[in-house]
Parts: sequence; C-alpha cells; structure tokens
Amino acid sequence: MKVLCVAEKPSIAKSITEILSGGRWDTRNSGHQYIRNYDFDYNLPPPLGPGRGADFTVTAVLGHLTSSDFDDDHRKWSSCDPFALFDAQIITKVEGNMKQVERNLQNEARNADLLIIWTDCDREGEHIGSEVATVCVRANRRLRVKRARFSAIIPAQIHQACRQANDLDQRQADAVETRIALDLRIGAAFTRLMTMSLQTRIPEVSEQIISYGPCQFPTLGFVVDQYTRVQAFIPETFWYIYVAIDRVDDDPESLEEAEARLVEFKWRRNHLFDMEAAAILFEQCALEPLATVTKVETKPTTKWKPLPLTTVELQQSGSRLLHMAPKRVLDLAEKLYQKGFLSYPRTETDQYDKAFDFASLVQKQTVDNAWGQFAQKRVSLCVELGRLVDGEFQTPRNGRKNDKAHPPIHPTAAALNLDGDERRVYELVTRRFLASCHRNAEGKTTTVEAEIAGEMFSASGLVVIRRNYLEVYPYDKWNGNALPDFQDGEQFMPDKLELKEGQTSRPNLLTEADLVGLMDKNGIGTDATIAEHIAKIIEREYVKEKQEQRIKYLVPSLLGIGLVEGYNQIGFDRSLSKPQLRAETEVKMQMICDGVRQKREVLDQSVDEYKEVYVKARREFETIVDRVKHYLHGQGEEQDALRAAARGGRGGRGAARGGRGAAGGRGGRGGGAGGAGGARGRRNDDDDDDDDDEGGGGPAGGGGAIARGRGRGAARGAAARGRGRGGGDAPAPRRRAARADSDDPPGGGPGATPTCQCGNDAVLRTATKSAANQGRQFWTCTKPQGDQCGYFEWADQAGAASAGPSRRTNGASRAASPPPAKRQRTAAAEVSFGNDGHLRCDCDLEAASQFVGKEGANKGRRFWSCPSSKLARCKFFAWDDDNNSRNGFSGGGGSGGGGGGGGGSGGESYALRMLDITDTASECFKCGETGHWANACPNEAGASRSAPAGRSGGRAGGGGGGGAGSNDGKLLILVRGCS
DNA sequence: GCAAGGTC
Repeated sequence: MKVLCVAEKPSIAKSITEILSGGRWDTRNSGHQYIRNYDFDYNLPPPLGPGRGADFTVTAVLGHLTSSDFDDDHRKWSSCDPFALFDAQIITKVEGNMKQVERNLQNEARNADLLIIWTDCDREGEHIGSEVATVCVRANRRLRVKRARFSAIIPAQIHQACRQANDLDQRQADAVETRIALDLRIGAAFTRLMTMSLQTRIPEVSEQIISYGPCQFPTLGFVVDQYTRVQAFIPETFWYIYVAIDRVDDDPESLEEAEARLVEFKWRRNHLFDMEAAAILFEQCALEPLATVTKVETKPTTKWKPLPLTTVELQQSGSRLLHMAPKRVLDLAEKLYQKGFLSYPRTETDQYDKAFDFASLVQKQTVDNAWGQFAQKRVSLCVELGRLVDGEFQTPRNGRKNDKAHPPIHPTAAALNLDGDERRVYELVTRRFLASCHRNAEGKTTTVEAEIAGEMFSASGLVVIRRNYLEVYPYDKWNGNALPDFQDGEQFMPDKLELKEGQTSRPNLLTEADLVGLMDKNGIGTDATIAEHIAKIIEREYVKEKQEQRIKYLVPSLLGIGLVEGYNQIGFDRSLSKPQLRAETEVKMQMICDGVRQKREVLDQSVDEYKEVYVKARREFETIVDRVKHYLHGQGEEQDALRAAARGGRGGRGAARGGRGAAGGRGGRGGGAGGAGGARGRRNDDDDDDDDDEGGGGPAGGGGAIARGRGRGAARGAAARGRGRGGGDAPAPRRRAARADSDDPPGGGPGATPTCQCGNDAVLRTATKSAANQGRQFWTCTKPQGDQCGYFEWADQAGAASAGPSRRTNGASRAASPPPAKRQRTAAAEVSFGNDGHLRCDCDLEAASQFVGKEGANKGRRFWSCPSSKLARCKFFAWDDDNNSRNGFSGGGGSGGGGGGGGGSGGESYALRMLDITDTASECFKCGETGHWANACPNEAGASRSAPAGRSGGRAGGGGGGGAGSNDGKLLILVRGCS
C-alpha cells in the first residue's frame, strides 16, 4: 500500500519523516529546489493501513498552491469600471513555480492509495490541504484523502495523528475561500477607484498607487489615530506634595550626591488637578510637617522571566531592543531558520510541550563565548539529572497561546560564526530561551508609609536578592534601591516638603513595536503578515518612519492623513480605517467554520455591503480629493510640521507640535523636563520585561517646585540647594480666569462662540487625559498646538458669569493657560468677608478666632479658622495679627519670587502668597525666631533631626524674578482675601 | 499596477 503524506512546508515534511521513519528514510528530488520527497516503511494499522509495510512518501507544498485573480475581461485596469470587480469572475489556478510543486504532487499521487494531509492545524492549513487534495484527486480518482491533526511535532502526537487521521474540514476551507474572494474584490475595486481618481486630480500622486486593503487601511488608521491624539493633547497642570528626607548625617559632597541619597515619598493622592485643594493640603502639612511612620513592610517580590517567544513578540522585542524593523527581524529569523539555527519563526505558540527536550538544547549553547558559561553552569546539573528539574532550572512559563503547529521560537543549534544583525537576532532568541529556562529574579521590597498632618505618603525600596534569569537576559533591567531603616512609629522632619507642579504628559507617536501590538490585539493581519502590512503602508507613502535617538516613530504622511480624514468625513457606518470591518469579516468566517452560515450566503451579503460602501465613496469622492489636497497643498503649520517630520526633523513627541507653546506666558515655570514621568507608556523603555516593574518614580509629568522645604540650602552649601531648573522654579500662582475688569466682547454671553486671543472663533474640544476632566469640553485656539495663542476656557464655565469673569482672557494679567481643572466656585465662596465685615472661612461661615494655647513663640497669638467641629472643619487659617495676610487678602498676590509674573491682578479674592522666612511675619511659630521655619526649628526638642549649625542666618535661594530658580526659604501658603 | 494569506 502506498501512502502519500503532504505537509504545508518542507520543514514539517522533514520533521514528520524523522519521527515516522524512526530515522531511516530515502530521499529524492521533487523537481522543486526547496522540496524533498522522503520514502520509508511505516506500520499503519487498520482501518487506514495494512499494518506493517505501508510504503510511505512524505513531501510538502510551499503554502498555498493556487492564486486567484480576475478573468481577462477584468484584469486590466482599463478594462472595466472598478465597480464591476464585485461581480467579476475570479479564476483560481496554480501559477509560476507552484506548477513544479503541483507536478510533484500529481506524480506522487498517481501511484498512491491514500493521501494524508499534514498541513498546519489552522484555517489556512485546512484550505491548503483542500488545494492539495484537489490536485491529487484530479491525478488519481481512486485516492482516499485523510487529514492528520497534530498539535506539536513530537513523536507520540505525530504517530497518533497518522493513525487517527480523519477528514478535511471543508467549512474551514470555505471560510478561507470567502476571505480570499472578499479581499481581492474589495482591495482591487477600491484601489483602482482611488488610484485612478487621485492620479488624475492631484499631480503629486500621479505616479503612485493609492491602495486600499482591509488590513493596510486599519493599520494606517492606527498611525493616524495616534497622531491625532498627540495633536489634540492639551497638557493639564496638576499639583502634588513632595516629601523627601536625607537619612545620612554627613553633608553631601555634591549636588548629585545630595539628590541621590534623598528618600522620596509619594503622596497617596498622587496628584490633584485642583491647585486650591493641593495648596490647602500642603499648607496643612507645612504647618505641621513632622512625619510619623505608620507602617514599614518588607515582602518578597519577583521579576518574572520572559514568556516563550512568539513571532509577534519576536518582532516587538526585536524592534524595541535591537531597533530593527519588524519585517527585518522576521526576515533574519527566517534566514536563521533556513540555516538550521532557529526553530520555525512563524508561531503563535508561547507554551512548550511537556515533552520538549530542553536539556539538549541548553547543552548546545554551552559552546557560545557570550552565554556558554551560563548555559554550562546550568546544563551540568541538567545532564546529571538527565532532565530539567526545578531548582536552578525551571521549565519555562506557559503563555496562553498555542497554534498547535509550532513550538515557541528557540535556538536549535549553536551558531558561532554569525555576525551583524543575524547574530543580534540569534542572540535575542537564544538569551530569551535560556532566560525562560531559568528562574524568576527574586528580591524584596520595603514600603514605608508616613503621615504628615493627615496626609499619607509612601516610599518604597527594592533589594535584588537573586538575579537568576537576568544574568543571561540583559534586556530586562531590575535595579535595587534600598531604603534606609525606618521604624514603625518613628517621627522625622522631612528635608523637603514641597508643593510641586507638574503637567500631564503628551502621548508619543506609535513605534513599530506599538503598531505590531495594536494589530495583533485587533486581529489585523497574522503573525506572519503584520510586518508586511506595516512595510506596505510605508511603501505606499502613507506613513513615514522617524528616527528619534534610537527609537523609530511612525508619522502619517500628508497623503495618509488626507485619505483617512477623507473617508472619515464621508462618514461610513463602520469606518474603512478602523479595525471593525476586519473583525466582522473574521466573525463571518467563524460562522462558516461553525456551520452557522454558508460560504455563498456570506459572500453575497458581504459583497452587497461593500458595493454600497463603494457607491457612497465614489459619489462623495470629492471629499477625499479635497482632504488629500488640503494636506498636500496646504500651507498651514500642521502641513509644514508634517513635511518637516517626513524629512526627518523632530518627531517622537508629536511631529507637528510646537512644544508647550499653548502654555505661553508662563514665565519662569520650572519643570522643563516635564513629562518624563511614569505616565509614559513602556514603549520608550528598553526594558523587555512584560511584568511588574518596581519603582516608577514620582507623579507623571515634570514638576516645578512651588515651595521648597525648609531652607537648609544656605547652611549646607550649594549641594543641598534647590535644583535650579531652568528659569526659576517658583511660578506665580496660577490664577483663576475670573476677573472683575471684564473686557467681554459684545455679545459674548453664554452660548456664543468665544473669541481667542488671535481674534478668531475658538474651537470646542473635549478633554481626554485626566480622569478629573475626562469628557469635559473646553474652548481653545483653533490653530495647531505649536502656534496657539494660549486661550483656554472650560465650556461649562465659559460666559457663566457675565457680570464677572471675562469670556476672554487676553490682557496683561491674563491667566496663563491652560488653567488648572477645577470646579467653579460659588460666588459666595469667593468672598472672604461677609457683609457684616466678618472674616469668613472656606465654608462661607463666619470664621472663629482662637488663641494659640500651645507653649511656644506663638502662644497667645490670635488666629482665625473654620468654626465647624473638628471633622467638618475646612482648612481655612489666618493669623489675626498678620498685616500682610489681612492686606493680602485684597489682592496682594504676586509677591512670588522665582517665577515672576502673573500674580498681582486686583480683584482676586484669594491668592497664594509666598512668605519669606526672613520676614518677621514668617518667624518660626515654635520658637519665634526668624530665618527658619517651624519644621526646621533648631530650638525644638524632639524633632528627629537637629538643624545643622548656622542655618538660622541663612536665607536660602534667590527667589527673584525668574532667576536662579531656587525658592528655598519660601513657603507658599494659601491666604484668602476679598476685593 | 490592486488584497491578504501561505511559503522559501
């Protein structure tokens, strides 16, 4: 009995042969350079075979045998209206060098009694199997056809699959045929429509193919979407309390050392978008700065080793870590596979079979110069025990994916003579494999929680105990930062207690690795084709690559944006540039597989739907032309920036963005490095980990300290001084837009479109970034971000009080924009003194006065606070004898140093004031001396740290208008007043 | 000249 086995590719044919033949086979040419025919005897028991002595031949195809195209009447572009392609006949035939493959099948099938299909166990595999069966049966009508189903290339499964071969699943093959026909009709029709219409209308693209494809367009859509998101981003300012302590007693040698040894505490509230609220809470802390440690907890932690490697992961990590295009990574892996160094590189599987032979594969790596020692150390134990055992070794983690055809990508042989990018890809795969065979890294984290005036802060530290897999996997970073000892219940005086300002950070454009991930997640393309789709939209010039340092970002081209915007403006139910359409096709294919719907029915319905879309697109094609022209010919800022981006200017953080221009007029604001914080995605992170990194630093966005902690700067020398960020760290406090001197334009009442400072109608946008304001609408300048005038106003506040706030914010004392997000306060709350002349607290209650009873310099001093009971009490506080504060209530802001500007418009009913610690008004309320604060009182017993000598005379920091930027020695404090 | 999916 003769049995013909046909695999999807030569590699599988060989593997099957090795297993079924027991290592003894003959081989023949097939007529195709890549395909061999293997002959051997096999014991195939009934019912399929005769038992011993079945005469087996194993061969392969090279993927799909046939290709599909339109008939002659429709193949030429000029032959028909593209619309006709929806109904044109499709001819499916074997072409080109596949004819050699076909001939080999025919020759082998003629003498065979049984055909066993060994294609991959997925939908495409089923279709390829049906193609094979069709060719073979045509050559031999008596041929019986069976399908072997296997989930891994391991002996037990392969033997079982052979003996229990069942039938081909025609439904799956039908589903693929549906996909093939739909893709061809839709792709060709839309591509011809777009290319022919645009080529004649727009000279710049007269030579270009403007293609549409159900995968390439959503891919382009992802790039454009992200670009739009970057463009639309409006940074929001937030505030947070920063606490840090230096637990080392010696003075630091340098500024760097001083910075490095600070233990930073994160505020449990993270940050607030309401400056008032943050300032109130900060004030509360500043008045009672002594911190109490409420919890010290140390627990073990692990950094997880990487999962076994899939194709998508290989492309993503190759792109991130090796900075290669995903397609190049895959091409090189393919080469390495053909040379026998790597396993099959197109796999969705991230779990190894239980019987996988790790030991011998690790053994093969012991000869490598770079990681051989690592492998040797582990393999000795391994060989000793004959298998991988838990302990030094651990079997790899299991992911959730299994394509039932291939194992995860792993090295199959040592490769000592590779160089260049081939070596780098091999190294990545091999290190990942060795890492996945090792143990997770182990460490311990310590978390210290501390309370200051009711506010909670925490610091955490990490000690790496065993690096384990990290030894061989340098792509992951895990660095310890041990915390000094803190004791539960201990009290300490922070070295820094600051109200800092930060901004939400702008999202980045997509990297290729990001895009691979998005496509994978949305089902656009397959592991083997994702890279091709990305390459395609670059080749079509819809998207440009932009190198920024070592990261490559994807920027849509003017053409790309124009196309997507054009289709979006036409307004289809389901946008052509979104992944939903592809997802729907996928659902339909699944229905065919499940037998719920027939191929013909799905095809007819889908074609009808796409015909409608086509007709609408053709009817309104002028919109697309218009949008493409708008971008290609337009001279606006955005177009210029995109052109610059395409040429290779800056790109990473928004090609067409003009920095923080929108926030103009914010003199002296620090935090130039804003945005580098934890809110960023991981895409810029070279770390290849996929799990829970420790740390993460402070709140997102950069920050400028508004108020410095105790002024130790002068006493300790420059090292401990403020960091002196660009232009002065202390801004004048952000002011509310509310002003009495309205310069409202006529007719600018509620409901009208406000005018920005350029004199144009403002545009209404929706905030997306901060949780606090998500979905909230605001008015802003219509110009591109880099060129905006800075006008900003929340829609729900705009024009709300025609007697009070201006609709416009222009003028010298205009609020810098964008303002903090905060609720509009009631009119009553803005008045600090009632009609009766009484001071009123934040609750708008008549403030109650009390006298300080506590021993100290302030004993007997009168102050005003909220009259409510302790729990309900607001944070209002004012010294009765503080002239400044009384006078300051009526618009005395703007004494702020550092930042300069902004402060002092009249009519503000409350203001943040900078109190200089050398002012008499700022004497320490513990000892009554000036020159220091209470939190650094050298005369105070019981503070955990004693003040360094000489501090009391030192007024730290310059604080002058936008100068050196240090604000040490100044306390920003909220005081309230009235006009 | 068009798509997307296999493969070398």
